[in-house]
Amino acid sequence: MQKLIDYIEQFVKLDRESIEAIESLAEIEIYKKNLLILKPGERCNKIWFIKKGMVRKYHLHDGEEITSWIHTENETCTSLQSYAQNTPSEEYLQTYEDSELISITKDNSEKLAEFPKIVAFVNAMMGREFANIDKHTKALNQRDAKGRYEYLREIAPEILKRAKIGHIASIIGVSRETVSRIRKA
Amino acid sequence: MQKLIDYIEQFVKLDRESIEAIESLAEIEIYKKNLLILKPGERCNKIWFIKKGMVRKYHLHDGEEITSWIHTENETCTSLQSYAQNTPSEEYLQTYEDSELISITKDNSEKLAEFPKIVAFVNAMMGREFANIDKHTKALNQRDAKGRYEYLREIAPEILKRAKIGHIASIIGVSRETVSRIRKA
DNA sequence: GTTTTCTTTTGATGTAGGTCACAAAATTAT
DNA sequence: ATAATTTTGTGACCTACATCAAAAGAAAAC
Repeated sequence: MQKLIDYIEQFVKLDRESIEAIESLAEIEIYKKNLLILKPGERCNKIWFIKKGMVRKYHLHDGEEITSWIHTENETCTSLQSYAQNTPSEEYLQTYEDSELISITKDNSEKLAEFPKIVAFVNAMMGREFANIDKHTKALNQRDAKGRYEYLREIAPEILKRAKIGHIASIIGVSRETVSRIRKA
Repeated sequence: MQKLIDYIEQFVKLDRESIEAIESLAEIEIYKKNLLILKPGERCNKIWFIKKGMVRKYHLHDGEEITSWIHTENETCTSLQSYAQNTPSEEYLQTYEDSELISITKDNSEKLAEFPKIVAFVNAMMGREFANIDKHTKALNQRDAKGRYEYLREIAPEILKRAKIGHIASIIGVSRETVSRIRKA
């Protein structure tokens, strides 16, 4: 649980009460790899913090899997669209390796809302997520295949090290073969 | 101001006090076309609601203007990254036609935070913005030039009617010439 | 209303990267 | 270990779209 506290403290310094509240309401979840922790149609009512492992986010388009991101240790993940809007998810969340996650349900995070520090954290985290999506979108659109690959190396080297080439290709929107050729060069 | 109230009431029903609070803190801004209302380096401390006109959002890449979106009547606009993270903006906001905007500064929106209805609105609006960005990104990445153009027609027909072809091309990430050819066909 | 400037159209040409097909390599299962 | 399966690499080919250039059209300025 300490890792989650450390993560939150990147955003705001927590007081004793806030830490205790988080510890009592967060839950630990252990999963084997390739397990679907969220499916389309389900409402996503949790935010997960990844203590160990990776979680892949993907959706289907014309029967084909499109990987939008792979989250690694010390990051949070959720289906933003489903969580923020309270609508059925359109995407899958799947463990990519054997993983240990810490989850906080939306109900519990509403209970935590009486702690101002925690509200400040959630806002800051959401703000950062927001800004990141915006940044990535722009960055990827402006680059060619090589440039996209290199951008991914800059901002998420872990993905390049640990993900399959096909998933990497999907994230940056090029074909598997092209990523293979970029690597060779 | 009524249009802003109507807009907010899409998200939450407002009580009398909330309406009065909004009316006393929101400001009306009148601009001629092509005026820069936000420049890179400035901190964006406002959310604008567009009562009349259009606002183009763009940034520079290798000296070239990349248009990321054009907002039309009855929409809000802001530099999300700058506003949410309180960092200097990396983008320009420019009126695209003579416009009437209603602005609420961040300071004032914090004053409005004592009204729970208004907090609920801000959260809902941010959630929707978030979900939209996410949706657009995915939608555009999966389509070819024609498909992207048609997607834009579905979700923002006003842009196709009123924006210059070069800006439309930039939004969907294809060349001006290609959009011209798509239109001809 | 004419000139100047900005925007769009159209044609010709080049190329980045997609698709297909199969071989090599690496994982996983038995 | 060996076999079965999944993943990655490589070559050949092709097409969607970028880029360049120049004309036509529209809007703004005088």
